[in-house]
Amino acid sequence: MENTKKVVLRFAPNPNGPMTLGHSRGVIINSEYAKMYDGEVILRFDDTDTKRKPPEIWAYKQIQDEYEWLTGKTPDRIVFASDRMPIYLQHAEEDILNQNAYVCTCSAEKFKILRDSKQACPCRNLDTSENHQRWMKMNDLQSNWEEGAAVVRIKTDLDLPNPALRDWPALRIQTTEHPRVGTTYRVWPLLDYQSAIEDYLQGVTHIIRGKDLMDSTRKQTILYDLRGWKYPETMYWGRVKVHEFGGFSTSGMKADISEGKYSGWDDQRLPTIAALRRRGFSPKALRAFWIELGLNQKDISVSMTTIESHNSKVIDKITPRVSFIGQNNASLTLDLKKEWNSEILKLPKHPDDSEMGYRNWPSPKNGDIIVLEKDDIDEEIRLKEFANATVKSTKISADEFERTDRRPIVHWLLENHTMPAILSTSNGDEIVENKGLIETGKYQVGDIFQLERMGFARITEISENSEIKLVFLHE
RNA sequence: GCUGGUAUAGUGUAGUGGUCCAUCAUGACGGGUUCUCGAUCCGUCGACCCGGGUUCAAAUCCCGGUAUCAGCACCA
Repeated sequence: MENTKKVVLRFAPNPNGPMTLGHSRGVIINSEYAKMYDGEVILRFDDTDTKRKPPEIWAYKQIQDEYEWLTGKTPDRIVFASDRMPIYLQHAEEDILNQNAYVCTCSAEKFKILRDSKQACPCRNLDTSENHQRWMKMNDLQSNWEEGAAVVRIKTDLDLPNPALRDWPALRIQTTEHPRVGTTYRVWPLLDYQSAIEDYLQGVTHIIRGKDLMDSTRKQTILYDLRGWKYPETMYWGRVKVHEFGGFSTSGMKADISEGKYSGWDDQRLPTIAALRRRGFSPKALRAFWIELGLNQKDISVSMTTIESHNSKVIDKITPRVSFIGQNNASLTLDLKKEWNSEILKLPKHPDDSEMGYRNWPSPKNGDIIVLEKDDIDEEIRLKEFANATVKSTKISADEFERTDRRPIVHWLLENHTMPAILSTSNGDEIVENKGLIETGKYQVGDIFQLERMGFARITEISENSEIKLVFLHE
């Protein structure tokens, strides 16, 4: 990054839904650069399309919340594009009056043909007052110009080698109601125009964006040149795919959710920040992940296991252990050959950190019911942190508390010290619910545990009959 | 089709002309430790897209090819 004197960055999502994992790259890269250069980050809501990407009023709030969760701080500034409409329209009028722009009434199809052959459309050469009249007509709420009837174009060199840049559209008519400002405005700027003007007004010094917006930079640079402004330094990142999810399409997910394919934006199968958060990912892990990927223009495809590995590093040493036995279990009657000389059985909350304390189970007694995973049952097993045991049909006899041999260690439960629990795991697009038992304890929604020999999970709900609902995080 | 971007181990990443028989992480495999299939420690495996050129010297610069991604929307 050059020119690092006073760095102003921005992250500009469309509030047509909450953040996806993809957005978190923008949040984290921008905020990390700001941290590095002691700069600021603007959170800007680019909510100027009411039709194809209708803004969701709740998403504004949620995005702010997710921004804070990801970075650990609030944005330095928040801008709503829809609040700034008068300013954009005023700039557009200036551009029309200065002949930087003109109002075009050609159809999109007709214009494309002309553009591809480097031909000027008839509207391009209209005089300024005619253009201004057309501009007024576009803005007139009573006008008979409907959506698509007219568009404001920025005048460029028609010989530009890249056809995408020739006389690019800057504003259009849009009559769909906006959730924040209703039908106050009829003419709305397109991203390339709105973003260009706003970046200048906010004093943005560096733009970090996906490389799919490279042509946007080129279009906006033309406008900046016309206005005698200096375009910010721009950097790009390449496309990211996650093996397990593919791309991150907000509109696609929105459709799937409304069809009932997913339970909501925080459905554990979705690559949204809400889902990751609900499952128990740490924002630190997400930051480490994106920082490791860095800022480059390569198109990459990463695996969730990379993020999970970062997450384990963050949470493993602070996450208490707990025993869970799934629905495929077996109950065995305990035959205790020796008495356990204590009122309680103390199990460490964390094997490597005694300061975390202990889980106190009632001391097992003769005739107690021991619950095990069926698959773990073998003739000779070790009940973890308790005793060597021998299984014969429905009886389990424990004769030695010390660990004396290498027999397999299994996790287990004392039936009289359990609570019902459901562990929800996703397997591809399928959700598998495992109805089992968890050891009795004081649980709260949001707690993250490592289920012994299974992996991490987070409590999402505790129902009235104290059934604990858990969602699986990762191994 | 036109325009532009990218190309280092399975996956990511460092490396901007010599110090690179190429860094680190993750992964896989093997082993130590541990009363978890967790954590931790040690070891092993594995890469500069292809072809030309410039240069005493190229992963690094240039050209061509190939692959791949993107833009060519009155979306963001």
